[in-house]
Amino acid sequence: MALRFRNTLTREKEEFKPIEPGKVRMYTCGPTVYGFAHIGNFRTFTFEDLLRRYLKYKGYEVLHVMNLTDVDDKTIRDSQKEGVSLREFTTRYSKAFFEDLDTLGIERAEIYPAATDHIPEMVSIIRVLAERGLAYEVNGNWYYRIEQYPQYGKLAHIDRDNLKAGARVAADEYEKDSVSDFALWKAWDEADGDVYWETELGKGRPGWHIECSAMAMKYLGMHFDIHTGGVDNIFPHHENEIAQSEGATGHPFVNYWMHAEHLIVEGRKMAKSFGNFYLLRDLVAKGYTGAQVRYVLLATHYRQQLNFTFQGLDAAKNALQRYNEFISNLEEYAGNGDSRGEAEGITRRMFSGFEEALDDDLNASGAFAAVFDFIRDINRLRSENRLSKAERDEALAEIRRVDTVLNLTFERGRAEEAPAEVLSLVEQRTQARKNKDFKASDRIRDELTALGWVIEDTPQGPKVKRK
RNA sequence: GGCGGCAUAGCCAAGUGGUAAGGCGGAGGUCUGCAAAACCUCUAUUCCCCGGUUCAAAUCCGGGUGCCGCCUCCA
Repeated sequence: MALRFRNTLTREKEEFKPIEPGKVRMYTCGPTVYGFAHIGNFRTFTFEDLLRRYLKYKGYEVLHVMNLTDVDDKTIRDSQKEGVSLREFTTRYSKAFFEDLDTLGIERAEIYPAATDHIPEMVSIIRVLAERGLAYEVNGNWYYRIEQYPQYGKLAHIDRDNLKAGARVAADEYEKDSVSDFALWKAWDEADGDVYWETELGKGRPGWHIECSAMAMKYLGMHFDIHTGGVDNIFPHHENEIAQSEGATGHPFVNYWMHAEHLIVEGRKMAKSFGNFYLLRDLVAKGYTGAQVRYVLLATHYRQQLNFTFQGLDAAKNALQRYNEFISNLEEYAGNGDSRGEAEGITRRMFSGFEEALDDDLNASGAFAAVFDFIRDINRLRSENRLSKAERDEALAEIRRVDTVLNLTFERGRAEEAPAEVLSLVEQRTQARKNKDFKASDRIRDELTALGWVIEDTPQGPKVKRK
């Protein structure tokens, strides 16, 4: 079956056809680097990771650009509050952002351009827009003239006439010709301090929307395949990006727009005032791992609002353990069962289920169902001694292939080595069991439990794991 | 006020006309000295409520109820 994506532009699922065969160029709105990102941000970034990994799985070469917004009201305000330079401030949080990506096993995009490194590109687009009558200047501020761009609203499916209805109009916006016009360039004012650029447009700084148009087109060309972001970006940010980019080039900008739904926490909107606001770092501090959080964020279809709960996170922890245990058990499988050739069909079913689900607009929940069916069925063959060595090798290769997309095993290598004290207890317990002194062996097991280690007796001998 | 989305078991969550995936949790069993891991069986006669269309509806239509979002720089 062909790969299909639900396109926000048309509100339909459409077959994916790249502009250049075999290659995908995609752009993602990245973070504003003024603080640590929260789990809602990472819901979207995890969806984008799934997308790029699956495209690669399908054989596409992916060129993925994610911007870093390192100049805006918040970055300026907060850096001033701390009395550090904008650059120093945003560098700190960019670094934190990349650390968080690593925690979640999110693959790096090919390019992470920073807004402040692309001022000339933004300026030149604004100048082109002005030449085309789509931009105008008032008191050093430059605005986009929506009236001149009849297609405005095509992404958000908003009627321009309805924009006025509930629009909040800030007092400082009366200078615009129309309240719906948006800022391309903001003239310097005192609150900006030393943050400004002297350009042909005057002294000031870029608006938020223009940075994405400039950086996307610089690295991906004026027309590329996929643009992603959170649903809140549909309007106005992405609508404005289209207006700016297509307005400047006169060509189509993006073929497929994909937007991730937000997550809510315990059934409620995540908000500081509700006390249910979590950074990725908060969850790590509570003892959860990146892979566990990744599992939660991945397991719900990206267009479905995700209800994040701690009960769900604990469930993810157990499901993930089962997944990893499955791989470990296969790796350690020493038998050579009496195969009846069942493994092949099990594998085929898994792949068809896995790909059919992900082909259908990245239905991750469906993909997980196929994978867990596979785990159960292969485990059954193993426990019933019907799995040959060759089939074991094959199954292991298959789950690893699936894992190039799901990426749930990246913490396995970090398994803690048991300290000497623990190993010594394990040895004592083995002796006790040999002597049939089960009282002693159970006592030692309790001691290990108290130390946070779990012991399993396998045909290959005892195994200790972190609880 | 305008516009949109969602509502499926104790929890999480697929499924958009053909008779309810998967995960977690729970109960019982196999294995085990006992466990753990793994496997097996069971765990929604029913998909928020009320009406309608249809041979057939969780799926389509109408009306409620609840939650979430967008309406100018929030993933």
